[in-house]
Amino acid sequence: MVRAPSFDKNGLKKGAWSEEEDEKLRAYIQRYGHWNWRQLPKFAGKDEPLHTLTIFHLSGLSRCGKSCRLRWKNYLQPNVKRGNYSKQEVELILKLHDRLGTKWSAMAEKLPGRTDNEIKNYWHTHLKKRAESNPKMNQATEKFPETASENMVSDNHCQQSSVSHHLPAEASRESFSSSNDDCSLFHSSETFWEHIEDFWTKPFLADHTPCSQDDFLSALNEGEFTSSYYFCDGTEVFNQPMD
DNA sequence: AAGGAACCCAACCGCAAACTT
DNA sequence: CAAGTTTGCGGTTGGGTTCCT
Repeated sequence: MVRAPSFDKNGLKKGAWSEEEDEKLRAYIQRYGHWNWRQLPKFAGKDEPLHTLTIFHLSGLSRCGKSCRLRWKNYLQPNVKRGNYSKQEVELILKLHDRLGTKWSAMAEKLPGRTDNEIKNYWHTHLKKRAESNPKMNQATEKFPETASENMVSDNHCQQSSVSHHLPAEASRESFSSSNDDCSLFHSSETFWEHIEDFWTKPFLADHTPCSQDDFLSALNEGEFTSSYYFCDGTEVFNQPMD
């Protein structure tokens, strides 16, 4: 059902994800968020102390950022609903398709727990023929009260409200605001921002900290690190310039 | 039971928008 | 403001599974 694993010319893995890769990605994002999809694969799976950089390199994900993003969004993020579609969901998809066409992401916003990819697949495999063979079907769905979709939307707002209503400008990027990816990881805006503040003070992420592995390694070689660095759990990584 | 067709869905690709430098 | 980078979206594909003959 899934593509066979393979490697491209840059050594990046393609195809089906293994459980180990899923676990690395999940663990990394739940701890640090997805601050930069392109850089993330280099650090995912590198929870060991920083002085074991060789191991870091070996244990990072050999995936492109795009692939990581897709895997997280469509499969790993906690609020993804899987399995059969309810009649209500089907009716809503038909109705939204009638209104929005192939704006799958917009449709996904109205269906809590369903991803654009999943809705798109479901449309192509289950609903397309049905809709084509009966063009009036969608109109028939109009008989369903608006409350059906409104309820689903309000559910969605409920899930997101604790985060999205309190975002400062500097955190307006997708990784912390518009996406509901992280909502379920935090039970209130307070804990969310505690985590964010925590996040920005940790290795890899602070402005003065190199953001790519190459930068990081060269900075390390040049003894650029002179202050203490800690992991979220308070573990001190090192506090002396390294030789 | 075998094999071919159809189905299904995870994942890839290309492109454009958004953002950063 | 231009160029470069990153992200997100929609279309498409690969290949495993199920169904049919």
